[in-house]
Amino acid sequence: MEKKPKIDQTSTTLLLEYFSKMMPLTDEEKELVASKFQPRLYRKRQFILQEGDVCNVFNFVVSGCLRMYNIDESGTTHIIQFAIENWWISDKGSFYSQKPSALNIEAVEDTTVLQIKHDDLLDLYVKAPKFDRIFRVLVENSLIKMQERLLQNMGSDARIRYEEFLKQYPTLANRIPNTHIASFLGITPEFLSKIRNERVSK
Amino acid sequence: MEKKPKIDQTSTTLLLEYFSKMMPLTDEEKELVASKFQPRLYRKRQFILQEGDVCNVFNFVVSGCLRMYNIDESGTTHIIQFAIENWWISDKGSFYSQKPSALNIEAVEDTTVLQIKHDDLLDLYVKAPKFDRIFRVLVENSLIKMQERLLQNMGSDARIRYEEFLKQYPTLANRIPNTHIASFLGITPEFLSKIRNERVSK
DNA sequence: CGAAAATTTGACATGACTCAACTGGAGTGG
DNA sequence: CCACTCCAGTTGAGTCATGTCAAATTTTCG
Repeated sequence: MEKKPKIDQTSTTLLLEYFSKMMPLTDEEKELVASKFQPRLYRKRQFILQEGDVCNVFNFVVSGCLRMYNIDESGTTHIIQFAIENWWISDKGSFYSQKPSALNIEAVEDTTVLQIKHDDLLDLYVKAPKFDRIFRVLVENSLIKMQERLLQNMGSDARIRYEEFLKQYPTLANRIPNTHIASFLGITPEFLSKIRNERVSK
Repeated sequence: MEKKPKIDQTSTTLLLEYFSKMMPLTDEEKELVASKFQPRLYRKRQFILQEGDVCNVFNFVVSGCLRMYNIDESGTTHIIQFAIENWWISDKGSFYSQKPSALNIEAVEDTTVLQIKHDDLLDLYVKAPKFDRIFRVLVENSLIKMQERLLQNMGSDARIRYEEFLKQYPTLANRIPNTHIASFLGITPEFLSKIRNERVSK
């Protein structure tokens, strides 16, 4: 019999702090946030979103780790993004168009998220336009990161990309299987293994 | 003696239409936009932004074509984005942090842009919060495209990427040198030439 | 403990790069 | 308007980074 996972009902505090750092919130805004975001726990290997489904929620990771990926025609998995504590993850394309997603979001560890539904987010934007600004800034930052990633991928060979990954996500490397790192870097697990091997002997 | 380039003073109309399609504007907002965006013409090969400078303006392309790229340690050029009519281009990282950029933005053809300065954009956000929303949506769309691009780059080989490029930018392919297409696709011009050769004979 | 998942290793295949040489067209100055 | 340069594109030979496949080994976790 499985244990029923306990969800920390105070997790909203983390999100409120997160928002407040970006821009002070009034009490009403805080209540609005608290009322619209729902905590939810996913077990390792559980899916938050599956290919073919519409992405109905925005996820804010309270604890744990998620990966968002697609599977190409030849069956290879490509990880677009990891999300750990204090990161956002969702397929924005599917979310805003409300069309089926080509992406999967899956728990790499047991993970607690705060979720807001599509309609609730739109409503939040209307009731508190401040969130237009907050989310504008969030998305800008994601875009900047994504651009850097694209350049890394085009400009450096696999060894360097791996080194960069270790620098940028020092904590992650020990928490997740190398297979995932490989499919984030855009190489095969076998090749990553060979790279790691070289490193050790040096 | 060079001809003095003429700038279409009515180009703002295009931008106002563009905004209005996303979200209706009041007359005051329209005036605000008209007062803050300045038209400017760049000649082919002229730089809008150079590596090492701070990106001080947001650019909206009225006509022509720009490319944004970086040059990696080994001297190879990587094009992040083209911008043609009705597209936005700027190094958001540098723009918002006001730190020197690692990117270049250069005119591929004679190009007219509408520019808004950093402080003016912040002021616009304050005076008309509607633009927080408009730019949130714009950036979301850029992010979605950038994600697709990353996946393309990781998932498909050069031939397929080239076919996709032709589908996605049918007009561009005839307007710009193949060298640029190659450095957008992340391959060498020589290899692109070989791919194109194969296509013809089929 | 046992099954499933992750990692490693090696032989071989291949997509894409490098370099160098050549061609043709476009722009520029005399 | 010609001559010249420069830039873009092509071609080929050789090389290198990374992929494929299959098998053996190790780790993880129920």
